[in-house]
Amino acid sequence: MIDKKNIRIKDIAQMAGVSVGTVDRVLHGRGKVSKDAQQKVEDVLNRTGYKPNLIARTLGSNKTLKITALLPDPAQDDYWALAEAGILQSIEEWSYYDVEINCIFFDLYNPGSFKTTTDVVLESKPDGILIAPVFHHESIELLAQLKAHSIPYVLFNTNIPEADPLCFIGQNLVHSGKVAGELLSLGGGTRRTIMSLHIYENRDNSVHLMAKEHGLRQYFQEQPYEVISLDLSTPHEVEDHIREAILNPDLLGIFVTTSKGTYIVAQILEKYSLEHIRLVGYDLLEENLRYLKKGTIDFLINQNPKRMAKIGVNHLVNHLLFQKTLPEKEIFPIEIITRQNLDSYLTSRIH
Amino acid sequence: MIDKKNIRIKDIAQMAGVSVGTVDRVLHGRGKVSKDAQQKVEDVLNRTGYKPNLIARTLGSNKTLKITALLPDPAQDDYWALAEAGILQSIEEWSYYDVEINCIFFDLYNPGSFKTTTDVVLESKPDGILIAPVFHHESIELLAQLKAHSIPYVLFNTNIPEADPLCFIGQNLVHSGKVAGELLSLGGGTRRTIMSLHIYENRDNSVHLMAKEHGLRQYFQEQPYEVISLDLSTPHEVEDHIREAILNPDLLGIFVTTSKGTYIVAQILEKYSLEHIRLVGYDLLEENLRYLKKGTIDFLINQNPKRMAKIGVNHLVNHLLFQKTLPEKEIFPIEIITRQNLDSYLTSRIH
DNA sequence: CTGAAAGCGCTAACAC
DNA sequence: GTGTTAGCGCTTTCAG
Repeated sequence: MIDKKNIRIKDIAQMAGVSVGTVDRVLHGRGKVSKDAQQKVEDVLNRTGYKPNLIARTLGSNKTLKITALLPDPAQDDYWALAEAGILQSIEEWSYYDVEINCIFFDLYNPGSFKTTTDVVLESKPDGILIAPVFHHESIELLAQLKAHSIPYVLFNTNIPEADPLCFIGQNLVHSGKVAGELLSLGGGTRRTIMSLHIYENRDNSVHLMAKEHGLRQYFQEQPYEVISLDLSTPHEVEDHIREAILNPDLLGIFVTTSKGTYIVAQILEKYSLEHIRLVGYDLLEENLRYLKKGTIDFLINQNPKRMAKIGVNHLVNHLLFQKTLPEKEIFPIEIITRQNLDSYLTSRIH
Repeated sequence: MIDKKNIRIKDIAQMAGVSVGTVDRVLHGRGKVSKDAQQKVEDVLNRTGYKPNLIARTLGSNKTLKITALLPDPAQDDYWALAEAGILQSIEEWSYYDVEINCIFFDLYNPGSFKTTTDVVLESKPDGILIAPVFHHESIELLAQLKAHSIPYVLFNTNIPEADPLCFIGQNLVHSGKVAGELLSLGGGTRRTIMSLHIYENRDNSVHLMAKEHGLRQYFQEQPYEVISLDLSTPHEVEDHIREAILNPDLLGIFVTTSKGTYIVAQILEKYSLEHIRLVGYDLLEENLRYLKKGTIDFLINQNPKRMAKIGVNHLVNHLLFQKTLPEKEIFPIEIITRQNLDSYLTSRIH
């Protein structure tokens, strides 16, 4: 290694004929600088293209960062277990830095529990927070509170249009619906009916299911396909409707808008030996993987909750600790998982 | 933010009844420590689970890291232009740290040029080096030299089994060949002939083309398909063979093992209006994207040279600057790109 | 073999 | 408004 020779605050102070204190003040806009000094320093800054040493800055400011992540209880749903795994991974990653990362879980089936956590969050006084705002209404309240306390937040998985996060991390759901359409119709054949199923979650409550469905329909627009959508909220309903639907010899495939719903439908297709019906769903849950390997599920679209969560806290740390600027949105690619490329996704550490 | 209260070197020095200097010596095994002191310090270290502050360590040691990347001239091939883009991105990313990243290019079509760069590399005395070892024989020589000078290296894109890198970054090519097979046969139909083309690069020289082909054949093993492989080394040859092959009404699809070859074949399919023949190739080159959008190319497998290169230098920096331990291999997932999910990959910043 | 002390580049408290 | 200075936690001389 060679000796460093980057330009330091000291250098620019000297060049501008002021002290390091003054330079620091203009660098951070902490006010209390004369127009004259301000000007001189800014000139030198621009002229030299000064870049602060982030390492030194972090050490000098001597803070420990508190970050909390707010998401549904991983024990209730494998999808959220994946998200938690991502957070655990980034806790590991930052363990050598002064950052403290905590998780708070709420009940996925009880919006009220989300409200309860608000107090817990606020009282822990985090420097930043990562939120999966699955309950629209309740989230808006929380975000308002955060704003009042000026606690910055990153949103992931679900977007809240009226929010003002440091960054939103997620997929474009309309696009993912389109991709589903493409996968369903791949390779042609003559059948022309598509079913779109919303399992155990009502479409009207969930903007995100609507978005996926919208994408699907958009894909089939101007194509001679018929798309039938159903909300199925009980196991019986699911089974009955599918049993009925398959009487239609024109049924090409089924699109399931939720990760959990995917294997529920797969179970039924398997039960009635309907492997010829194409099935497209979401995410690498254990159960889904089983059916993908067997061929009951043809394609999975990976929303990558693990990496979303991980990047969420990483972004927060990079911004709060190293003052990196974040993109307004971090939109994940729509990953297509098949029997053959599945392993490569499971094995890959970078995912 | 709250005040930090992590355990410091000073603390453990105090607890062990020695000075910080001694603690530092045992921490880094720089010798010159009595058995007694060594013991005491180690005890305290274990007892407290001390984790050094990496920020302070980096600042204190006051080194600037020199990293060089060695890859084919980006001007010669769009694939390598993507790799270069990844390196530029990480140069940007590390610009606030004391790391200096340089690129050295060699001639993709001239193994001799690779040897020439060896001297350039060595004389720049880098702390670590990222290499795309496309020429097997010449690479082995270079790696031996690096070993002699004890310069650590990360390999990407192409693996050299007999090498001993900090980390190898790449895809599993046999798997990617299998995925290609799956994509070619998706959706059935009755045609049963597959062509596997090696364009402008001889199979015998390129272990990696062989690996892809091997995967393809493995996929079709025990299935009633016929796989025909051809090495085509001139434009005329390419056109003639394809024109001939398509007389076969049983031809289902074509697999092209190189990124450049993909759009070359697409051009010809388009010329003869053979859009019904499925085409699977590699990588998001501009030209490939055009044909993917038009539907001439059906699927692209993304090897992600950009992210490979970027992660390559990031790994090097993390290891050399922050002493993070690297995985032996960083195997990338095999990404399937279609018309519908293409945009999401192009837009995504995290890719 | 060991300890003391200077210094890495930056922040922030404190005088003036 | 401005300059000075004491840290931040670690590395690295340099005496002893």
